[in-house]
Amino acid sequence: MKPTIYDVAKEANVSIATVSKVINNTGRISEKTKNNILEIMEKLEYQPSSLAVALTGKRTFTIGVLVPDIANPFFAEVARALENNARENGYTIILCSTDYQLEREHDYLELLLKKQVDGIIIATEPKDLKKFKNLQNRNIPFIMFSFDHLALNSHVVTTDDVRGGYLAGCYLLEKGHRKIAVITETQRSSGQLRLEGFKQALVNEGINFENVLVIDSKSIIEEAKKAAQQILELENKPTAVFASTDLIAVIFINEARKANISIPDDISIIGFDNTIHAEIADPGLTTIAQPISDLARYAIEQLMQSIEQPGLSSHRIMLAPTLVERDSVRELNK
Amino acid sequence: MKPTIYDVAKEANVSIATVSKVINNTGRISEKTKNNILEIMEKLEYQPSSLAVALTGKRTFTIGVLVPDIANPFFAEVARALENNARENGYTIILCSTDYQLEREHDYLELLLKKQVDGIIIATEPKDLKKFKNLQNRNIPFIMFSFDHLALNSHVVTTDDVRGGYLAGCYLLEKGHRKIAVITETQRSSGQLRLEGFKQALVNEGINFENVLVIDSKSIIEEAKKAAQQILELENKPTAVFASTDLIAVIFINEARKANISIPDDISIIGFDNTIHAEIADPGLTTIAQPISDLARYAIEQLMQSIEQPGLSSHRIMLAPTLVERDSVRELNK
DNA sequence: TTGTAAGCGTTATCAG
DNA sequence: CTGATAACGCTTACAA
Repeated sequence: MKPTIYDVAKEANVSIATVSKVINNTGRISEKTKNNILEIMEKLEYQPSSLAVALTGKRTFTIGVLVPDIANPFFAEVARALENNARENGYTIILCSTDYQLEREHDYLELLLKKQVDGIIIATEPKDLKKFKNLQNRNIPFIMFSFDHLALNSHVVTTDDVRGGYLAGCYLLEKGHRKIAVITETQRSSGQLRLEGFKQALVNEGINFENVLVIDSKSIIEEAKKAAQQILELENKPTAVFASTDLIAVIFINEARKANISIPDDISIIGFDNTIHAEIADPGLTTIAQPISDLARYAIEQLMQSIEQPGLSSHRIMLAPTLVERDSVRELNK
Repeated sequence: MKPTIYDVAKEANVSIATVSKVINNTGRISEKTKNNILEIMEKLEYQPSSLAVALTGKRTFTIGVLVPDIANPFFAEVARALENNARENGYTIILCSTDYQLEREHDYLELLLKKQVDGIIIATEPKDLKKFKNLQNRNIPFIMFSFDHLALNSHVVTTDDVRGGYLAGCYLLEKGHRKIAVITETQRSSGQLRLEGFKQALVNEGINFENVLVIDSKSIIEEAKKAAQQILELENKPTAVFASTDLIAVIFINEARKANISIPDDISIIGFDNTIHAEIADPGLTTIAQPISDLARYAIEQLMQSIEQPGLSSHRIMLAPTLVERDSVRELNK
């Protein structure tokens, strides 16, 4: 069986209290007994049980991470970044993929409470606010990651989606594009915000947004294909397309190629997220990069802080996305 | 504060023993008190602390999952599948990305022991066998996932990589290809095994494998590019290429396009893994599909079994991969 | 400097 | 059918 603190104590001919003290470096113990105990712990391969430790009122050093789908490259990278930062703080991550199902999200939240995680990172779209109120009541720290919600005054770390859309818009304008179409996830607030920012860029430039074709599509292969085809079949095609995710953009590129429409010569496209898809795409996809590792760093930092000092005032941190220029947008001016 | 079993007991005017019994449905309690207690638990939003439960010798209902990199689509899908199956069994997953570093793997393993996980799924290349011996001694169940190692007589659930390579080889032969090149990760055993199977297919057909160009490349963008270029610059190009991962294959497709070499008209290519890359690629990538969800199901099944009956004899389960035909291989015969 | 003992939230054994 | 109580492995006053 796994050795316990008693085994160590017995072997060292001291009380468990003494052992505990050397483990935690609390109280004063003579060098001699200390070294002896250390040795014996080594020999026995003793490791304190986190369970028991946690039960005495300390932390579990575990946090929950809620994502919609870990197989989505964006969330995979988010998870990796979060895990990295958590690890550096001695924390471990429980992965919870909700598969976009509210019920599963609910179940996981319950589970995490039962397991007494020290905090939760929520990277799913906030739908059912009750649950979050619940967390607040329970006094368990949580951070909304990459999704914001006005009704929530909790800690939020998010990309400035509006700004990202705006960036995309400005870039296309700068390259001389005026006839533009958009494919976006209107169901998701990020999709809406990105569209919003994009719109502002165009409107600022005096473009009548009424005439801009906006197509709704989820960020899944099937829907994105249809959306792309819809645009590609237009007799009067736009010169550029803004896609609210890289996946949508990449699918568009492929569909265009099938239709013998060259990117960026015939149509330009710009994406959003800067996932591996953008890098692999051919031509390389110009896109708006989410600052994932910064987001993750801030999120964990914030979480650690509110674990240590509960009831701290809540911040909203909004990080600016950046434009990553590759080869999918054509310069129209010359 | 979170209500405890004492709060419930007090409110219901019974002892904690009674409450415990209704929680676990053990022993006999009158319908009346039972319902009463149930109601009160509801009202108080009481939830037993998994920590305390675990401390009394039961399970933690947590398993550790070790992967090299969750941002790699293959492992992301593995993680999702594992998580799904675990969830169905009431288990929760601690995600551990080792980033291909042995040290991190080691640290995580220690951590998992401290946290008293009920079992571990190891989806990293087994390098340092000592650690696994350690797990065996500690008597903590673990499953090797998708990687095998002769020195280990532990539970193993893996894709039959040799067979996968063989399938790929047969397919290319069947399509009439004789002049073939391979790009594979020779560092990793899966890469070697896939190559091995592929080789056998060709050798069976009387092809002299000495003449087959085998290029080593990790499954990362930079290296894959170089490997692709190496082949594309040949004056005497092969008619088909076998890439040991989809990522390598997709990069090859892109490089070929840049070099104005048409796929599959000029060169055919077949991949391995059937990740999202294969689906998105243009042309769609014909590839060998790993049966990820079956692997995950078996792995969790096996793990659950050895959690319940420790010391069970160890199985090796090897699942056959299948060929997924898309459009990247040309029929040469007609 | 070291030890005793209470307490953390459960389960389980054994009486009543 | 219900209730005391020890036990799980550890931390932490408080004593010695």
